[in-house]
Amino acid sequence: MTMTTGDGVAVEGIPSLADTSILREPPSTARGVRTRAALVAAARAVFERDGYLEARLSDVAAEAKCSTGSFYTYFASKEEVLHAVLDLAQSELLHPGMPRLGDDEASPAAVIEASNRAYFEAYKRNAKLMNILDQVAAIDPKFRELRRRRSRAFCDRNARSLAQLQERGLADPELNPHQAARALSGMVGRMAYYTFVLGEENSLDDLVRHATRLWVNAVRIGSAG
Amino acid sequence: MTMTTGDGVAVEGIPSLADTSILREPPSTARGVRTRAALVAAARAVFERDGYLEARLSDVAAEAKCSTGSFYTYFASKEEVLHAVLDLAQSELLHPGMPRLGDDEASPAAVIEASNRAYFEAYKRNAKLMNILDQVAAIDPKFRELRRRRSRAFCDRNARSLAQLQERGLADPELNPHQAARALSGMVGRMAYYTFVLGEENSLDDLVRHATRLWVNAVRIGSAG
Amino acid sequence: MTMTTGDGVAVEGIPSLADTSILREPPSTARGVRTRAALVAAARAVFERDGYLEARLSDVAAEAKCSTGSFYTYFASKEEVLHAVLDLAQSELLHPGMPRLGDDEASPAAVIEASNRAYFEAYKRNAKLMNILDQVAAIDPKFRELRRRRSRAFCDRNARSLAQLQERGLADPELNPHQAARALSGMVGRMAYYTFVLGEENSLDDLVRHATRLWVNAVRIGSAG
Amino acid sequence: MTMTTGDGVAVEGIPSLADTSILREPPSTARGVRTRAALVAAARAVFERDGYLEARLSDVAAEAKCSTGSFYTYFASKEEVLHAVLDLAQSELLHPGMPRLGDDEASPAAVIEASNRAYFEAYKRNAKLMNILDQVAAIDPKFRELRRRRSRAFCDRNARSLAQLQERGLADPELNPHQAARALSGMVGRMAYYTFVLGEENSLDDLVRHATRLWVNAVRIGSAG
DNA sequence: GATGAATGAGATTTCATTCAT
DNA sequence: TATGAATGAAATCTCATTCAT
Repeated sequence: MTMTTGDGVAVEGIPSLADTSILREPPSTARGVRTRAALVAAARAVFERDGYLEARLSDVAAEAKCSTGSFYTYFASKEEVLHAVLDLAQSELLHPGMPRLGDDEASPAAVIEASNRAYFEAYKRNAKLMNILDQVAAIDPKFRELRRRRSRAFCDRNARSLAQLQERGLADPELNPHQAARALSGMVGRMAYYTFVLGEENSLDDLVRHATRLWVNAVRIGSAG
Repeated sequence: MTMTTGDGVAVEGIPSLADTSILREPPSTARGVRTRAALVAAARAVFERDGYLEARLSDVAAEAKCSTGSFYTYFASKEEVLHAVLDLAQSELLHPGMPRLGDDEASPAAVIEASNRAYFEAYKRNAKLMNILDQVAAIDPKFRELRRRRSRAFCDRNARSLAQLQERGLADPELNPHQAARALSGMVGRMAYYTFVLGEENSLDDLVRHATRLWVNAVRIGSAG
Repeated sequence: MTMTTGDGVAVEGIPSLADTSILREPPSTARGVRTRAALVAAARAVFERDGYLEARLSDVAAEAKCSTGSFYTYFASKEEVLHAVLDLAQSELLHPGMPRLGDDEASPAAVIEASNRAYFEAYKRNAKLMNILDQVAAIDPKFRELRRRRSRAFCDRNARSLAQLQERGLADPELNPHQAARALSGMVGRMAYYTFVLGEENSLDDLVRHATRLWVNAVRIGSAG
Repeated sequence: MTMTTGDGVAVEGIPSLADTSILREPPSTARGVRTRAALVAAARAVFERDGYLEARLSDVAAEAKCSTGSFYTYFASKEEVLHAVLDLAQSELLHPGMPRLGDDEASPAAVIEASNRAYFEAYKRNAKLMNILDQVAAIDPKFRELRRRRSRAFCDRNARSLAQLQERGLADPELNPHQAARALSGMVGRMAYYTFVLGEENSLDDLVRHATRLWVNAVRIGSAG
């Protein structure tokens, strides 16, 4: 059993964010690869420092130690470099290790806990970027939709797990699995937001413990009867 | 018992949003009052139509059928009208009626349900404005802080209710009341967001039913033992 | 003998500055007189505080405790109220007492000294207003011309005095009386400016002593031969 | 012996006016250098034509045949171009040649005369710009201070010359060298102002002759005893 | 590929002046 | 007269994007 959470960081097997169309060709020379990478890293840094809206492309270029003209060799717009930043962040997030527990090896609660922990850790590492994502999602429906698609993938998986538990009489049968999955993912996402973006002080362990217990309680795992 | 939810609409007894000191003096003539009101209404309409960032002050003035100069008679900036818009919306939201159940008249679950219903209804009526609030909260720490202060008021109340239930052995004693209250408020807020901002289709009744059931389950009301 | 100096404060018998045309009629009621006076005083205060250019008419009205509308009952423009301010200041300056020495009662040097002292004292009392006058003179040719006309009156008088001295063999015959008078008036005006506007520290006595000695030396009073 | 005069044109060895720190970087290409130079020239022309306050940046850009955007590539504000204009004018003024007479080659009077002539000639060539400088000095304390610093350099030099003459018994010992130097510089500056800004008609020769004679007389050069 | 100068549309803001009450 | 709201023209400044070298 796998159960994932939240707004859609810490993913696996999710298609690239940048479905969006007409990308510049990938650079063909080693120098080009380096410049592009420098620009993506610079963009992330500048976005996190100044916010997406405030960030000036000229600052991104300066941070990457190249000219503004060069920026357009690799990206068609600010939006596009943000896509690249998010893509890169995503691939970084994959490695740290989503729990890969076999379905029968672990109790549902243990899976949920591991999942939540992974999520919070990833969120913590990328809190500023998550805030950037919030910014663009709040502004641009394209990014809102993108985020929604990504969340859906998790929620579907979680919903399936929940449905299985219900079938086995191990979870509250009154709940619509999709509704519940979405609601609880939202809950965990919000907990992370309060802590790592708004800066409320919670220990990671406490966060994980509460997220897990509330989740387990909410779907009545084990006490479904 | 009272239990409120979410990101901070549907409030009562909450201080005005507009802490921002140096406000223009309120108009002293009836005509002035009318113009100001027209500008606030126009600002809300334009913000909701175009988004906060895209909204041009000249459009707000045009919508209010007055000159851009008149705008500055009443507001110093776009930010300041937004404060006025939020203040007005808040006072509208107060009336629809937060449940005022006497502590012993209703079961905890019934209170939570009424609370959630009121919240969702208010959110639905103000969905576009909530999205505007998201936009500015994502961008401007001042508004982020403002929203946080407002949420805190609810969460504190909910946390107190929960603590009382725990003391009477009617709720999961393992939960920190504040953590739980915040998490569950976040959950309900997210459910509203998914439905009314992102546009996922859920009936209001279903929304209320799930929010309530998940909440009740999560804190183990009634089955705490 | 009379000898006056400078850029044109401390005058006597000089026609009003406000030759400029279409003035509003003087107020006919006692209340009107009071309001007008309040506005003139307020204008001077605001001009001195904020500078002529920065001064807002709304601030002037506020300072005078009346509405902006009322301002236009008495003055057609900012420029016009400045004229009124200057007129009033001039009439104040007349009283403090320009030296009225009979031509033969005092030595030329004594007259010059008294004259210089009166000038510096007047300048000191009105330093901020003098700066305002500088501002508008630098900007508006009308005020430049006005100031020039006023200076000319002094210079002519001084030039006549000088010519008389020359005729009596008591001053440098090489000097053109007008050139010399203008130059020396300018010198004294500049000394006042350095001290009271730029803020260089000089005692009034020292200022008077130097102005007088330089002037007397320059035209070779007494040592003309 | 060197003796210089006035409000601070015609200088040598004076530090650049543009102390104002955060300047845009100088252009790195020839094209950039050309554009910047065109803008400075255009600014001077427009300032002189319309006055500093009336001058619109868009006119400056138009005059330089570039877009307003380009203006901001090189200057952050109107104030900053003005600094550039003044800097450039200053460097032009340096070359025409301040008299460089060896101390013993010329009589004090001859040095003063050459000095005055150079000053008047420079002033005449730059009369309109001097008026601009008056405008900003009257308005903006920063420029007032800047001008004062520049004048001080001359005055100090003149004061030193005068002190030497006094020591050698060749000038009026009653005068404070600094007071006298400042006063006489002011006198010459004013003579130039009357003539070249206000437009009073004086021949250059007459101007030089009077300035020199009044100065020489005033400090009693030669007849100090 | 890289550079960096050039572009220019357009929103915000100010405030002297007018005008309806 | 007094009031104070309404007006609106106009100028600054920004920065993503293009383009000539």
